[in-house]
Amino acid sequence: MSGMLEDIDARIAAVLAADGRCSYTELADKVGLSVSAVHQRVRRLEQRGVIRGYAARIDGEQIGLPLTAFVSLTPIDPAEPDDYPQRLLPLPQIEACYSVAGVESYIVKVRVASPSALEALLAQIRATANVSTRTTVVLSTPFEDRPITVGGATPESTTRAEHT
Amino acid sequence: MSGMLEDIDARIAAVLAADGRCSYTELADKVGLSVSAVHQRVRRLEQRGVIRGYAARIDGEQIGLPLTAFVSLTPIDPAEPDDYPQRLLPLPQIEACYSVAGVESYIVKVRVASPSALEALLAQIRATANVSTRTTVVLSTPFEDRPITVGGATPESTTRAEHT
DNA sequence: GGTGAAAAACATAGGGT
DNA sequence: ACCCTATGTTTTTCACC
Repeated sequence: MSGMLEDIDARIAAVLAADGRCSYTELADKVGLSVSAVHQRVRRLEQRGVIRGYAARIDGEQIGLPLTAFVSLTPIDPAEPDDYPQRLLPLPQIEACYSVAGVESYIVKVRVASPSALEALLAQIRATANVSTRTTVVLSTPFEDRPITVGGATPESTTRAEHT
Repeated sequence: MSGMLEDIDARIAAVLAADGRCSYTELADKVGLSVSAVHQRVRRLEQRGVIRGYAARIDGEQIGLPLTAFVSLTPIDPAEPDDYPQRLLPLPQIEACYSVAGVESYIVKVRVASPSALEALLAQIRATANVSTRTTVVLSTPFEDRPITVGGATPESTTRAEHT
């Protein structure tokens, strides 16, 4: 296989998924390589697009965006070109856009300040994308953005042995 | 108001949401404060829980988890205590869990290696949580995890002026 | 809150195995 | 591919405003 991920790369990815600001020193310690070897691998992972970037996880409730919702989109005119994601991209309240199998075509995840802001956003979505919408309001988020687990590689699998 | 976010903290959060590995030096430059002032503010944001942590964004397709789905959960026994999130927590394939308003009670987002892995996971979810499930398979993800925009504060709003 | 400077830790590049 | 060493940067703490 060509695109498969080596075990050690999987562990690096798992560690960084759990702690994006982990230092190369600590990372090296955790996966059992030297700092430079780890650094090299991380750069390759970034280059290959396995690591797409780094982000701080922000608590939406504390920054004035307490209302999250999932909005399912159904095209009104089936003859239209399918460029919905592009049309939705300019709306910054839309955090994610998924093309899905099912009665509806897309699901987007949105974050807004209030019910009236959601109302306004839905109107914008319908207008800019020419779709009908079905909205599911999130009441609470027990957990979110959990670090990936790839092939049994959890962040705390290995600790480097001393080599003195 | 007590919990409201200052403008400069909002900008810090926005920058770190867009680039979680941004150095304090660069951050200080972008928001127009000294390195130590920014560092102090970031620590306070972390402490207050505004910044919940940092994560590398991993491309699921490249690490052997190409299949994403949203699974809606409906409790079978309405008399049961509502501890579904706790019961789902041990399943690492579940990346997020939302309590929602609507016909169903929860929506969880899952990542798996294959259709058969999805089938197995759904069986596990039904068994451990005593729910019925409705699954929407993600065909593609035009965009995801876009950095937050809080009160007009985008990462590239301000650059520090030289003070020589 | 904010600043600036010093010490410690870290990132990064080069050369060797 | 990996390790080690050397250099420049960044983080972190601290005394002061």
